[in-house]
Amino acid sequence: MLSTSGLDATFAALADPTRRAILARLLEGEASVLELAEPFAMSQPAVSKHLKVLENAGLITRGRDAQRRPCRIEVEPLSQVNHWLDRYRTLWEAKFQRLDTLLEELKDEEKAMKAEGGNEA
Amino acid sequence: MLSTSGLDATFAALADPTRRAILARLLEGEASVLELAEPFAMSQPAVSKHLKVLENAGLITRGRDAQRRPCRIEVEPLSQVNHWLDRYRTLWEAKFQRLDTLLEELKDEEKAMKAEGGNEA
DNA sequence: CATTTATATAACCTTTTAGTTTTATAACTT
DNA sequence: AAGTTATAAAACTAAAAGGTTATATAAATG
Repeated sequence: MLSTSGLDATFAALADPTRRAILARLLEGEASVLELAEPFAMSQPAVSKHLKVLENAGLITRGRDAQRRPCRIEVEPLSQVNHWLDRYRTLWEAKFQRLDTLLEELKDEEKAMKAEGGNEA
Repeated sequence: MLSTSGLDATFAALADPTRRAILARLLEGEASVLELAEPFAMSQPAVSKHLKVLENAGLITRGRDAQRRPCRIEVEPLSQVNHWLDRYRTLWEAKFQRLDTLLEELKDEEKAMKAEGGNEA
């Protein structure tokens, strides 16, 4: 594991669909290991391992409720991903801007065409 | 590699610091493989492999300029990561909101303290 | 056409990842 | 104290990741 920057661990943890599904589930509230394991066609230890990966990345923390170890989502690493994305944000905003402009132009063209057609009929 | 959802490939690609550094470099404009390799203490084939991972994730595309294969950043996968984050965005916004409130309260307390001290002197 | 320059591919090695089954631990229940 | 429930740890396996060196390809240049 040995992750240099926290982002290494965070992105690696998020690269697995099982782990992303677990995070999505935790958005609805705390859940035990068995509850989290239920939707998946894999053994309980496998899920425990996924949870450890998420925990090591700081994406979840675990409490104690009798035998259960309820997991809860932690937001900090996700916030860091969001912050990392900032550098690139202008890129897709520019793209959407260009797309908007293009659509605007198409609409204008269509309008012009209709007007022309109407006159000629 | 074999990535189900595009996010699998994207997050996996972003999990490596070398690859994130390459993307950051490409933010300044197109670059050849050798130019991209230059800052790193690793062989040219190693960098070529990283580029292939980025390319497979759709994070870069490559053109042709004589022998050079200039790489350029592609924004779509990053935009998808941003979109994926939307689900979680409220979480850290709520956290920052709580922090703001707390700081506000602290400031008020401080003000009250000063006022009290002034009256008693 | 031989050489150089830029990049990709092949073959290999080591470490990590993601899963398995089996076993241990921890806490509650009877 | 014995049994049950929830979770973790151990030992193993197969595949993938990330690197290496050596070699091949593609395009320009002398």
